[in-house]
Amino acid sequence: MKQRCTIYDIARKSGVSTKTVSKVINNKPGVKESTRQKVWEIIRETGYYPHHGARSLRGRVRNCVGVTLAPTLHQVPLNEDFLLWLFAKLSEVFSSRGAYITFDLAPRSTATLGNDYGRGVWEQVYDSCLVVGPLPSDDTVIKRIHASGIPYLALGQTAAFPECSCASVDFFLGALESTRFLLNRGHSRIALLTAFEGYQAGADRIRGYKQALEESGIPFDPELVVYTDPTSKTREETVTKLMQQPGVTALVESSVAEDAGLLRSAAKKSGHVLGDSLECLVWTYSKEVAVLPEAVAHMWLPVLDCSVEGIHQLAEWMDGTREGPIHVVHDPVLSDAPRTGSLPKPTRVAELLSHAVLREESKDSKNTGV
Amino acid sequence: MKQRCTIYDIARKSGVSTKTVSKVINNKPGVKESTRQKVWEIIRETGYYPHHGARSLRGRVRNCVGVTLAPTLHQVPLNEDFLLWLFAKLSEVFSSRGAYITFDLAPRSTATLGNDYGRGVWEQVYDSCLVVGPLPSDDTVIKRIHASGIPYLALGQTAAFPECSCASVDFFLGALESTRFLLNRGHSRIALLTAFEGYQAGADRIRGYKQALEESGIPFDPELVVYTDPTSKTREETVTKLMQQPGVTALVESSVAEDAGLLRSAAKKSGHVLGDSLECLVWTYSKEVAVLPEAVAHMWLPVLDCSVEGIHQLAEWMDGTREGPIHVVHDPVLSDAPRTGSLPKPTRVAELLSHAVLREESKDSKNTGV
DNA sequence: ATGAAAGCGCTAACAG
DNA sequence: CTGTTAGCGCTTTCAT
Repeated sequence: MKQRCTIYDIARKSGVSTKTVSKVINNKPGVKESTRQKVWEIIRETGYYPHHGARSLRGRVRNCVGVTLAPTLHQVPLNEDFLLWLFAKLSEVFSSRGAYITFDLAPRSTATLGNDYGRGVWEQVYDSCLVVGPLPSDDTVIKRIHASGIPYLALGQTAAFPECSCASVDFFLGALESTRFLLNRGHSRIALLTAFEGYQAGADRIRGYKQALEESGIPFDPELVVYTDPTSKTREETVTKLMQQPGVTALVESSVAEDAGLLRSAAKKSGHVLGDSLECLVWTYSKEVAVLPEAVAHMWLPVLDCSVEGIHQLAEWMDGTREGPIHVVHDPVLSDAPRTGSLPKPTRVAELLSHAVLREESKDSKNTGV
Repeated sequence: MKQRCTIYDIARKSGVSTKTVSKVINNKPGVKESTRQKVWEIIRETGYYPHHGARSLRGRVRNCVGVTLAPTLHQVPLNEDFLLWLFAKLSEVFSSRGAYITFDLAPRSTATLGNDYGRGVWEQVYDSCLVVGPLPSDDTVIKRIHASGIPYLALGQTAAFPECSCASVDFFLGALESTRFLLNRGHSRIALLTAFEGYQAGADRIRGYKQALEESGIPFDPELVVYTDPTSKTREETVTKLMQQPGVTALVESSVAEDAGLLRSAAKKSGHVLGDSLECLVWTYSKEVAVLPEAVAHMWLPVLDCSVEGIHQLAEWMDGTREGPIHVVHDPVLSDAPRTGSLPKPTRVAELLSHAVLREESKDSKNTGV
């Protein structure tokens, strides 16, 4: 392993000082053009590269975005299409400006030995940070990231900490409107199938559901609310049980599992007919798409739109073009006219990439199913 | 933004020297147990984290794997399933030991301003590196990475540099055996549909094809070899044209596009009947699966197996459990009994993680409505 | 078992 | 416009 070439070597070979070399590397003014050229030439010849760690030690460098997961992949599995989409999007926005993208998927704190998704911020591995996944209800890390002053964005709402920089759909409103819709259709025993137990995104749904009931003077029955993990093996059983609750005539499927087959199967087992003895309102990540055509309505969560907008703003915050924190909160959209059509098939990453690039004008994202 | 807490603060508060704190952090011997405990306590209280850059400046830290692409995503698009799979695998192997995974997807060299996928190695951003994608035929970067001495692995063969640490399928052998197989069936005008123009993986295929012809004393006809990009819009046209070459009775589909529909459509347009006037041998990434049931044989490229083996060895190399370089080269497997069955559908990332085996489900999308 | 001091490669003040 | 110098936070000799 050959000896590393440093800024001193470049300075010596160029016959200038290290400061001048530094200026050249960082494209800063105050260097004669001829000097600049000569230094670049030496750099090219030598194959010199500035040491990333040394740079980060002095000033803050702006070429590394961290991506960290509030829950671990095992706790709240990311939808694979979303992961691909995110990957393509990050690549488009950040890689194209030469930034490294660092994933911290199973962060383990040195100090606490627990799950500390802020690790990369404390260690100053990255100078900008994207927090993916729902935040735990009792989260404290995000506040410390906020306090650190680095550009960051949480993809998920943080009701507990409103100053937080986030891009998210308003799940509270989603549940509120979903429940109201079914109440207006005359239902009073409405089941709620939800997800993200222990996370704010889960709690928000229940708050919305409860508020809608309260408005109608209907008492809350905890038996009608059930959490379910998308990867759970006992999922069908759980849904069946929920549908079997006495007197239930409607269901809000807010777990966003987008699994029509399972709903049908559970309905059958629980003695219901979808759209008849049991009216469903199904949440979906895709626009204008019927996850379950028998459903009386669909609630579209524009998660991708929020994420895109947030990610672009994060990039601008990094660039200094804009100040933080970021607040992108979109309302979910209720469509009560059942539509036909299947979920969009994810396209190849390259297509996502070129599509995203070509898409500057039309914001329509038909190739990016969540 | 509050002032950063440094090792000095910890030393002062603990009433010890910085060296002692350093030893504690790095779990090195030479510290009294009671001292160790006290220092840990202060660290926990303070929320201290060692600065990543500062550490990398002195000794080499071993907690960051780089993933870099030899071609850019635009040049040679990664199969999305492979990307997901890789992500899950890296997460399983590296994240689980607390490592950061840094992607450099569009590396731009400071010095050359060209595509320099070794950037992260020169800048010492990561201390171990996975090079994904076929290497350009005229690649020089991999040799410099090799010379740098860091643990690395190229997922792809490097005929031009045999010492290179790599995990790959032998594409030369694949093409050789594929062509031999069709020659043995009496064909003499065999078309080759290939991919990765300008990359070693592409050149290897042609070498194998040529050698098989040579063995049979059949002259090479350049008109019978065509490169095609999986995302190309004119792909079908290209394939049709190839099939229309006069006298062609067989085709080796080694582009691994796994697109049966396109082959059928092109055959129709070119006036062929697959399996009759035109015998196909189709390359596939999946085992025991018929991409095209009409094909006379399939050639399975055990890319995933190689990658897994290589990645595990890379992890061991990082740990110091094993020395580099890594050499994992598997032979492709010819199966001439056409099988039924559709392409496997990728499962959710979380499942990939827990099972570490990904392909099980059938292609039928159970999520589609209607 | 611990402390003092040097220095990793770089950037930012401060001079010239 | 350019050079000198002093650290950034850490690890590592070399003393003690």
